[in-house]
Order: sequence, then structure tokens, then C-alpha cells
Amino acid sequence: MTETTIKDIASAAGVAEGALYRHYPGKDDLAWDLFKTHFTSLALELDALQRKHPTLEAKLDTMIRHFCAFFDRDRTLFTYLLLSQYGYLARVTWDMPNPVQVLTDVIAAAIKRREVPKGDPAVSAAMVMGLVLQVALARIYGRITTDLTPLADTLVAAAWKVVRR
Amino acid sequence: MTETTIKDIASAAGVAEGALYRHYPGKDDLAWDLFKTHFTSLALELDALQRKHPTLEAKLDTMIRHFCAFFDRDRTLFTYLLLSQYGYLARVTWDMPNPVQVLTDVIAAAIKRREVPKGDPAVSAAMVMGLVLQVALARIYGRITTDLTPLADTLVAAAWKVVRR
Amino acid sequence: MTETTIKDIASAAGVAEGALYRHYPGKDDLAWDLFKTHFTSLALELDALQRKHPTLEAKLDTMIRHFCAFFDRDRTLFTYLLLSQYGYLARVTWDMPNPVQVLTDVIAAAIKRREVPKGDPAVSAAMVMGLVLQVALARIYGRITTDLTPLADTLVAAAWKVVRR
Amino acid sequence: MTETTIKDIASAAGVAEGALYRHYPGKDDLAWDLFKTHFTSLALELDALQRKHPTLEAKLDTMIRHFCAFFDRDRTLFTYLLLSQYGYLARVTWDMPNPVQVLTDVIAAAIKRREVPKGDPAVSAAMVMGLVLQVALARIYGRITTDLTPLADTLVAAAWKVVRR
DNA sequence: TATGAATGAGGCTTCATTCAT
DNA sequence: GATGAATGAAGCCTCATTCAT
Repeated sequence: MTETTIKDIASAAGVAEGALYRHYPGKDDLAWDLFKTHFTSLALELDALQRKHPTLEAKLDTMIRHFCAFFDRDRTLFTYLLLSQYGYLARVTWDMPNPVQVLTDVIAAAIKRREVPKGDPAVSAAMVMGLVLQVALARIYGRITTDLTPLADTLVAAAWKVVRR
Repeated sequence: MTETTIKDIASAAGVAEGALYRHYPGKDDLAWDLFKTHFTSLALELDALQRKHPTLEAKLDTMIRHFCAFFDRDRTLFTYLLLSQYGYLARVTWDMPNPVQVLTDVIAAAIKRREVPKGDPAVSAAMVMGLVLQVALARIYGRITTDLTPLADTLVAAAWKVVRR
Repeated sequence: MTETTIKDIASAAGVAEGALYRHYPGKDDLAWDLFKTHFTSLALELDALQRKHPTLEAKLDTMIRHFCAFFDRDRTLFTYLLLSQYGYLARVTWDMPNPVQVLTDVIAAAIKRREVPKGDPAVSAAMVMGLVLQVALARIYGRITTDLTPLADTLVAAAWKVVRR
Repeated sequence: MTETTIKDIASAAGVAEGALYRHYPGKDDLAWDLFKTHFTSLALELDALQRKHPTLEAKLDTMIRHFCAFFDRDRTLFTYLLLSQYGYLARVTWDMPNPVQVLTDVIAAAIKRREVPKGDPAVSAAMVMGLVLQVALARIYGRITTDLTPLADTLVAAAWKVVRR
């Protein structure tokens, strides 16, 4: 967020501006760290969840519900991640835990074991991701007024249809 | 774009900084006008296209193909719209032509004439929108290497499944 | 006036900005010329008037009445001269016709012919000048609501007392 | 002063440009505050002095001498106040301490107790003010070379004659 | 010769970063 | 270790001046 100043962040954190520089070399590092931490966490959580289920359908179900719950629980953080993603996606490296990658891998595995038909898993993953994120965005901008959790069934069903191609 | 300076914009436009102020009151107005102009155009184009077709399936088909073609033709502009949307979506008023609204209206009409089952058209529209935009984003960030047009069939099929619920 | 732009001046004069540069090398020259012209004129007028009268008392009378009439007739111009004087007084040279100098000379002559007692004529001239100008200023800023002409008697009487020391 | 830049002010104050914005919202506020502070102080000082004396003659005497001393002591500040007054007089409100108002009140009171004849006190105050200020101005522009204090007797005498009408 | 759009230097202001306390 | 005032680079904007039409 370029329109958020260090002063804002510091006072939100309840410390003085200078104190932040004891923990981070600069503003950008701070923001990137914030993004990376939660982006990574989310990926790890999703991955842990999907491992508990054998089929893609069940994996999608648990991951999407987690997403919805996360959104409804901490909208501020989710919004931050969503709105700042464009600034940071370019520096997400391949070795970093990554929600999109988790999704892609899960789909690729399902294709391999013929649970779903062939097709670029990256495309499927993007479609599923978009499905959910855009609904979240619609909620943020008030085009939808329901929380995301009540929509989870709809989203899961849609996602499943999409990956089955 | 906060990281784009007036100087950058001016030199990209081949004029001096001051010249921009003859056309726009300030930087923000310039950026907003740029966004609004193309955002509105896109909505009007999509609307004109959908009117030529009777069924939702055909309407989605033509609109999504238009999207893909737009993306492949002018990636720079599309990227600008996509990346700057978060900053401007909040000031899009209900009377402005709006791609999401076009999609929503089209789906609502299809529900009314029982072409597709009931369901919140705003949610369906968001899902379809997300489907396409996230694939575009994946292309921008290199997770997908194909152009969008070759993926149009896939996207249309996915969108159609999603709206049928 | 630093807060008056060339554009303002041009449109007030009913011409385009560029046209002014055909007559003046620059903005400053224009403003200085405007000041000098009227400043000089005023001095010449005052001088012509004072010559018609033999005594200092009569000279002051006619000059002050002229001042008052000028103020009441063209307040805009007078205000411009008054408010811009500080910016230009420094470049008024000794050979330029100058209202203060006229006043000073007139007083010096009266001292010489013993019409009034000795004393620095520059000080007397300043006092008389101030007497009148500050009342004009009070009028401009609304501390006084009468025009200046009705106050001429008062001003003349005051000025006369002041120069008699 | 439009020709004084923030940089000038800052370096004159021995700080960097940005530091000023911790104390003032903007350049104009800074200049206005500087003016207001000293304008007000002067009024309060003059008022305190005049209260110590019973007659208008004595009040004028002490106030004018104070003026002269102020001028001779801090010519830079006095010049600033004098030259910038035109820009700020318009925003001097009636409830602000004001040297001209002090003078006006003092004269009005003297009229009431019949120390001096009737007449608009605002006009008398303007004349006295002008008397002194114009001599100060003449000093600033070099038309007079004496300091003001040696001229105090002259100024007081002139002022007294003026208010007696 | 007049027009007014374009130029660009220079001013005001913001804010990430530093550093004395 | 924390604070927050000071720093100063860099951005936005204004406007005197130029110049193609």
C-alpha cells in the first residue's frame, strides 16, 4: 500500500516510527515481510488441509471452505493480501509456499491419477482461484452482501465443475 | 499507480509535465479518467456484443472471446486496468457502464427466462469474471505461457458450467 | 502583485497571453511600467497643480484634494499603486517624477521663504503623505466608510498643522 | 511575502524545509502566524503602555515612542510587518488585538471625556498611524537617514496636533 | 500580428529514514 | 531500546515564457 505511511503503520502498531527500523531495514521490507508471512502461512495451511483428503473434490472442498472462513474471520488481513498481491506477486519465488502452487499441484496430481481429465493444471488453478477471489472482492466492494461462508457450497460446486473441465 | 510519476506519464505521452495540466486538473484525475474511459468502453463493447445473441451461452461466448482478444491485443492497457482496479472500483458509481454489471444483468435476465437456475446473479457474475481475470493475471505473471485466445474455449466452457450452477 | 498571473492580466486586457510579450519583455516590466506610468503621472499632475498656487497652504490644499478625487474616481488603480509601491519604491530613481519628491520640494521651498519653520522637509513630506495614504488604506479595508473627498477638509487641516510643526 | 521561499525561511531558521511542516500546516499559515503573533503583541504592548497614562497626549507620547524604539531595535521585523500588512490586513478579525484599534479606542475615549473635539476616531487613528508609518517607510527606503527615536518628539507633536483637529 | 498550447524551472509539500535524547 | 523531531530527496503543481500555427 503506497498510501499507507510509516507513521500510520507505527501508530497502528502502537509504537514510534523509529522503532520499526529496529525490526526492518525499510518500509518495503516490512510490507513484503507482512505479505510473505501471511501468504506463506495460507499456503501451508491449505497444503496441510488438502493432505487430509484423498480426492480432488474433497481437497477443493476443504481448501475453499478454509478460504471463506479466513475471509470472514479477518477481512482486513485478507483485503491487504488481495489488494497488495499485484505489487508482490512478481517477487514470489518458486521455492516459496504459494496458495496458487498448492492448488496447481493438487490438480496436477488429480490429473495424473485420472481423477479429472487432462488439461493445464495452471489454468485450472487460476480459474478456481479467480472464482473465489473475485467473489471475495465483490464482497469487499459491496456488490455482494452475504459473507463468504454461506456461499462456500456454491463456490465448491463451481470449482469442482471447472476442474472437471 | 502511485509508483508512476507525472514525469513518466508525460514523457510516455511525449509531452512536458505541465502540458498534462491543461487537460487534467491533477494526477489523480488523469489516472481516474484513463481508467474510467477504458472501463466504460469495455462495458459498452461487451453490452453491444451480448445484445447480438439470444442465449446466455452465446452471450458468454462472445463476451469472453472479446475479453481474450482485448487482452492479447493490448496487454499493457489491460494490465493497467486490472492492476489499478482496486484503487478505482470504489468510485465506480451505479450509473456508469460497468463490465461486471453487464455480466450481472445478462445472467439475471437468463434466470428470469429460466435459461439457468435461480441464484444470486452478482455471485455468478463475480465467479465468471474471476475465472477469466485470474487466468489473465496468471498470464501476466508468467504462470501460464499461452495467449488467452487459445484458452477461450476452455474459459467459455468453464463459465457456462458455473452459471448453470 | 505576485498573485496576479499573466493569464489574469491578459484576459482582463482582452488579449491572449502571448500578445503581452509583443509590448513588454516580461511580466515584471509590464507591472513596473504600469506602476511607473501612473506614479509619474500623479507626480506631474500634483506638480502642475501646486505651481498654480503661491503658498504652501494652498499648494497642500490643491494637492490633497486631487489625491482624494483620484482615490474616489479610480479606486482600483489607486489601490494597485498603493499596494504595489513597496515592490517598486526601491527602483524609483531620483530623476523620476515622484509625488513624495514634489511634496518634499514644495515644503523645502516654503521653509526657504520662511512660510513654515525649519525642519527636515523629507520628514514633513512623509508625515503628510502618510496622513493621507493611511486614511485611504483605512477606506480600502473598510475601517472607514466615507469616501475620501468629504474628508479632504480634515486632511488638509491636519496636513497644514503638521508642516507648520 | 511571495518572493520568500520555504527554503529561505527554513535556512534562515536554521532547519530543513520539512521541519517547518511539523509546526505549520503550510507556508501561508506560517507567514500568517508570524504576522499575527507580532501584530498582536504590538497591539497588546501599546495597550498596556497607554493604560499607564491618563491623558491622550501622554498616551500618544508613550505609544509613538514605543513604535520608534521598536523600529530602531528590530528593523527587519518591523519591515516585515509593514511590507506584509497589505496581504494580511484583510484577515485581521475584529476580536484580534490590533494596534490601529488600540489607537482608535484611545482617541474615542478622549473624545468622550472632551479632551479633544468630536470627529471620527477611525480617521484620526488612521492619520496618526500614517504619520508614523510613512516616516518609518521613508527611513527604510533611505529618503530619511535619521533613526526614528530622534524624530519621536516631532512625531508626537504632529500626532497631537492632528488629533486635536 | 495574435493565439493559446506546450515547456520546464522552481516552488510547496510529503514522507521514508536518521539520530540525538 | 524507544521516541519523535529533523532531514532532504522526490513528487506534484504553477505559471512566466516561448513558439508553431
